[in-house]
Amino acid sequence: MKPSIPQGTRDFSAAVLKKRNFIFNTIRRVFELYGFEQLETPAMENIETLLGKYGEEGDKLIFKILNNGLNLPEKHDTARKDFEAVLSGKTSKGISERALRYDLTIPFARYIAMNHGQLTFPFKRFQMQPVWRADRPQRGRYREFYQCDADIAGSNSILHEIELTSIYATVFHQLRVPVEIHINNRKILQALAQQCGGESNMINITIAIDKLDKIGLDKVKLELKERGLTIEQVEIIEKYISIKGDNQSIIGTLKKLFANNEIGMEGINEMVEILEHSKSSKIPSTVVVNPSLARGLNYYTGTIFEVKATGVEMGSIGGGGRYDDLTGLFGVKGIAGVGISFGVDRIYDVMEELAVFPENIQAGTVALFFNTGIEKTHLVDLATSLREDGIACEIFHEAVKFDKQFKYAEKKSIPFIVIIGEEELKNGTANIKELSTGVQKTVTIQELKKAFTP
RNA sequence: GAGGAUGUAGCUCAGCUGGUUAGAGCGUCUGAUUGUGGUUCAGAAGGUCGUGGGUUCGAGCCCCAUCUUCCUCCCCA
Repeated sequence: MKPSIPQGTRDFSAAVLKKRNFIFNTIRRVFELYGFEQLETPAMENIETLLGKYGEEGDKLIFKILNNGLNLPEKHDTARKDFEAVLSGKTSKGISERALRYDLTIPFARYIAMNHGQLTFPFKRFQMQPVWRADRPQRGRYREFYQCDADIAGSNSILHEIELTSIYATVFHQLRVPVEIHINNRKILQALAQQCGGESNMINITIAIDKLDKIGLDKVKLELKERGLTIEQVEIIEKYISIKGDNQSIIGTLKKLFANNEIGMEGINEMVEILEHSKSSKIPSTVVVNPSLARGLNYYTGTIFEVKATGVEMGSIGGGGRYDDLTGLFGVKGIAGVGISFGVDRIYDVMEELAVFPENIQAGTVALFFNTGIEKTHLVDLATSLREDGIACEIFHEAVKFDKQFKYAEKKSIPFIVIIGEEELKNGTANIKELSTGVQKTVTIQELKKAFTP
């Protein structure tokens, strides 16, 4: 058998992990600075927790786990019946009662719904775990990938939107990735739907206009017509998504369009507040008001976010928004939430393309002790003593010619090598050579540590 | 889920209308060089041509199926 891994999954080598961890650590540090606490949930959820939460297409993309024990003779009859249901496109608990998590927001909502009695609100949690989607893999699209989410549950305050915007700005500033943070507000889209035949058209409208950037105005109009909107309604939407200009002029136009619509004005005012704070913030950021931003997930009810890297062809590298009643799906009413998500795998690809990973994160072993054939104890003791001071070092495993030992150090990008032979042992000295410069110096064993602690 | 491209040595790729024993560069290993690497030189190892069928006297090349990776649609991080 030829070893392989499932389509759309990857192994991560040490070099890749160092860079990935740099991203994870940056995000984690910022989350913690804003008071978020970490949560982990199981890779699998009960299937009914996930089904029906991600729109019409979403259910198809959920990885289902086959139940165990279907082969038991006493279960054959029900298993056959259940499988018939699967063949006709339904899901059946008799065949599958668990599935891999599709995102981190729904498991979070499930957690809140289960534990709301014990939690202190507003509850701020962050979560960094893999999610799985049965999508067709492409560049920047995997079947297993990590999300890093920060959400606040149990508060309607716009303060959270302001802080989440600032988290996005801080993280991408620290990662040196230039981004645009696109914002919009579902309340404005709701108002738009009210003017176009009622809120029952909301989903049709959001799905279509969300594609504006990708397929262009004409195709969006076509799709709207196909989704059953009248020509008059499509005209209203065209007017809406054609709004152009800087943030201020867009806001101005929106205010005129929805002057008589209470919910619309509410959404606009929320956006204005977020914009004002980001403008006055010390953290540099580019926040863009984008009326055609809609996001496919239909549980959003207020502010919506999407982050795009500038200068790189890549889908969104982050997204999120406010949902007034997420836990309502799990029978707990009245808990509002708002959150954002970072797509680590895409951020990685973007950073690789922009070559913005810092040099020093590659650092591993600092010093390699050459094996000159002297009694091992001397080297083991020395290495232990260096490690006590936090200096990563290795001892070459066999006394072979230096050529090999040098090449090992080079391959692993170890900056220093230490040579202690019989002669040095007698004198209590060590030769330290810096490989990048070729400079070699002799120090006493006692001074060895200092050479690696600048 | 629909459509399209791709796969040859560890890596990047050649390989003619189907014709003897499948090539190069880089890397690896050995030696020049048994305590001083990166350069140079000499030599060697390394391939069920993604996998499984088929057509043919003969297949890396043609046909079918399947898997991988990539692209478009859909959707998204």
